[in-house]
Amino acid sequence: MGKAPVIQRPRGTRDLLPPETRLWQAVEEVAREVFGAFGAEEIRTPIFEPTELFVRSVGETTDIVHKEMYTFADRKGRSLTLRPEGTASVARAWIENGLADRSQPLRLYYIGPMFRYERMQRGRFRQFAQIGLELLGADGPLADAEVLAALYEFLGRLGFKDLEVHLNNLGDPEDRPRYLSAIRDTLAPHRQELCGDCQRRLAENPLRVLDCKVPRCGELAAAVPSMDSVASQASRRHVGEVEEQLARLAIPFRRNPRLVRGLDYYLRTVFEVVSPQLGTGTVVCGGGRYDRLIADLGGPAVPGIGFAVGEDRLVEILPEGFRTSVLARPRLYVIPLGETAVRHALPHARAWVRGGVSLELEVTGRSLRAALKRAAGEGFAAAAILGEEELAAGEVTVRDLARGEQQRVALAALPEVWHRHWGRGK
RNA sequence: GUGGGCGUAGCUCAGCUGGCAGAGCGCCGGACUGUGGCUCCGGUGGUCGGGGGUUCAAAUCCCCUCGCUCACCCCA
Repeated sequence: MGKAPVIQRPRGTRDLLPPETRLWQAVEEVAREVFGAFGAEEIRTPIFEPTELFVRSVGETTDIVHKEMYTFADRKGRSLTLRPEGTASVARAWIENGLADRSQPLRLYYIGPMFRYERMQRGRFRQFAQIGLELLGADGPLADAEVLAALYEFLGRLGFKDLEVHLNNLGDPEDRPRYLSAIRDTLAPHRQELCGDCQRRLAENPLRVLDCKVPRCGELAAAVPSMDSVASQASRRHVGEVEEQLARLAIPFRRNPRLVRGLDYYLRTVFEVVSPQLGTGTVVCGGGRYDRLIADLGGPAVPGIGFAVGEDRLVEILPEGFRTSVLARPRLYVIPLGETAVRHALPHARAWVRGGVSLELEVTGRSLRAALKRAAGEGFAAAAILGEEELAAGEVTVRDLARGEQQRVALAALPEVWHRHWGRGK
């Protein structure tokens, strides 16, 4: 290290390095495929928005807006904020671009970084990526079920088996005051027994008492009537039908009456996906219905439902099968020996690449011994040895690095041989 | 925002009753002029997170600071 101090990345951010980036690419590829097959198309919105957007959509009293936003003034003094989540931007874009005038409904997905100023922790970062799916313009339970089916399909394609889907009915906005007072009425007599935070929450945001992790608070909260029992008939029927649809699809889920989400715009159906591998309360995916959001932002009354998957967390708990299928993708190491071979190696290599071979060319001029050592160490499936001898015969030696067997094949036949031995599905 | 743990080589760490900065792994090369994974040998690599103090002498003791990490909180 010299005199100059080493510049470090900002806290809560990270450098994703190969080969892990391959996992990210693969996960995103599956998302595009699955969501695309559900009729969704990608939307890309700005990474920063007017601060006002998040204050009005996510909610002024939420922790996100309260203390977790990256807010700054631009050169003209306008208050901007790095997006802490994606749905608000989708709603804004919907209004701004007049998407209500397109044929309804519209299914949109997005993939990209979000920002929240929080203390770092396992699976929690200040810059993190979300993969989100939204279905706008349909208010029935079938839409909810379809979105959940897309989510389930996505997670299934990644090989997940032990994830739990939790679901709840948050009722309609009109039910909210009635429910909040029910919580207060039930818990007020036991105020002293609640933890400090919950005593505060009881006054400011009673819903949050319900998912407190302090054991005693949980016991007391158990006495609170479920939201569902106070909720409107319509919302109960709605969520009930969603559950029926899920059951019909054999999608396992659990009704969790204490599931509350941290964003104010949700109503009726809300859900989370949690993994036993992550700490309690660390969700892999969260979502719900937000029929009033767009209207509240000054747009038309367009209902919507969607979810966001935490990509960082997803990659962290990626099933072994999917992980290895991505990381073990076979590659060929091309080793030219001698001046003539070095001169002719590149054209051959390019031709093989055009033939669909995934390869890397030895460009440092190491000895054959050293080159093979590297190829084996880096997990290459095979080595193509291109020496004077082979070249003179119009051939190349293909060595299977796992078996230790090799054969000479015609230069032009290499792609065909490659695909036969190491093609997909082998 | 609250509370704990930890900073020594690219990685995992040892060294901590102050006394020349080490090991294993990795990486590069050689033994083996065109055949890897084993073995052996060699090489590469650190102002011990940074600053200050005590001392003849500090990775080690003291103070400050920066960073990482885990839990709470909250969420993806």
